[in-house]
Amino acid sequence: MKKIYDFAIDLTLDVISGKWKPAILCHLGEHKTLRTGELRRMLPGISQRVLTKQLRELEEDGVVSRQVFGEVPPRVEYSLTEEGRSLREILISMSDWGNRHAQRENQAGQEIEIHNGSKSGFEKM
Amino acid sequence: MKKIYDFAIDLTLDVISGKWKPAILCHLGEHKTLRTGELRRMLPGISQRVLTKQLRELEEDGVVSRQVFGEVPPRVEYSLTEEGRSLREILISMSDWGNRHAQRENQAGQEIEIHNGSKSGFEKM
DNA sequence: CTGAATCCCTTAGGATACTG
DNA sequence: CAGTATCCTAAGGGATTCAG
Repeated sequence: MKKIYDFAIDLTLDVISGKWKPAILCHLGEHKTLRTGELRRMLPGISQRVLTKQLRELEEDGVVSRQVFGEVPPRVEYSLTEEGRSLREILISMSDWGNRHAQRENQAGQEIEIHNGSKSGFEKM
Repeated sequence: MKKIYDFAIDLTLDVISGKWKPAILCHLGEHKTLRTGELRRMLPGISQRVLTKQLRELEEDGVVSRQVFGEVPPRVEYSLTEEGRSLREILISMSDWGNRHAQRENQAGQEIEIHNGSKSGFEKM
């Protein structure tokens, strides 16, 4: 089915929006390649179902690639595609903006807390 | 209530995610200031209710400011705050990435169409 | 170990009508 | 003109169980 957007921004947002997608992209950016279980352990609270769903969507959008090894027990590895790596700058600036914004809002009385599992993402690429 | 994020990216995403928010930010970026009705006409299909909701959230997040003129009939003007203007770079790179991504995906057989109501947003800032 | 199948619930967004 | 109040639905996530 044809997807239509009024703004290119909406397309980008579509790709990276998802409760765990930014985290997944950051982790994959830092570790090059990760198995399903490793990823799951890095995302406390995520369920198996949701994890695979988020990964499928990222794969569908061409930013993550999935490699299946025909072994027993099963072994599946995920990594960023070139397309996925090209998101780096955007994720970094979003991370920076978020940190600055949190500071300002907190000074203005808001209560925002950021754990920063990855300050700007992709450190070790 | 205290908001907690694992990644600063999620906070930024929280601020700009919303069906009409990117469009609103772009339009406000280009026109400096817009009345409710002008904005509504620039967003074909949006309902009054949703428009005010999106605007309230953007205001709540400190990226948009709302100015009420005590006139009859009512007159309300919206504009970006300094905080909102600081989103410019991010929105532009997201727009660029989206356009490039659409091209590549279309060459790969996908069907993505972008009208580009604003190619990179904020042209006239 | 990885993932599919169910079932459920919350919420963003839409349609519509009404008010100052 | 700008905004609120209701009502409704579609979809993203979550919990749990089963399967190769």
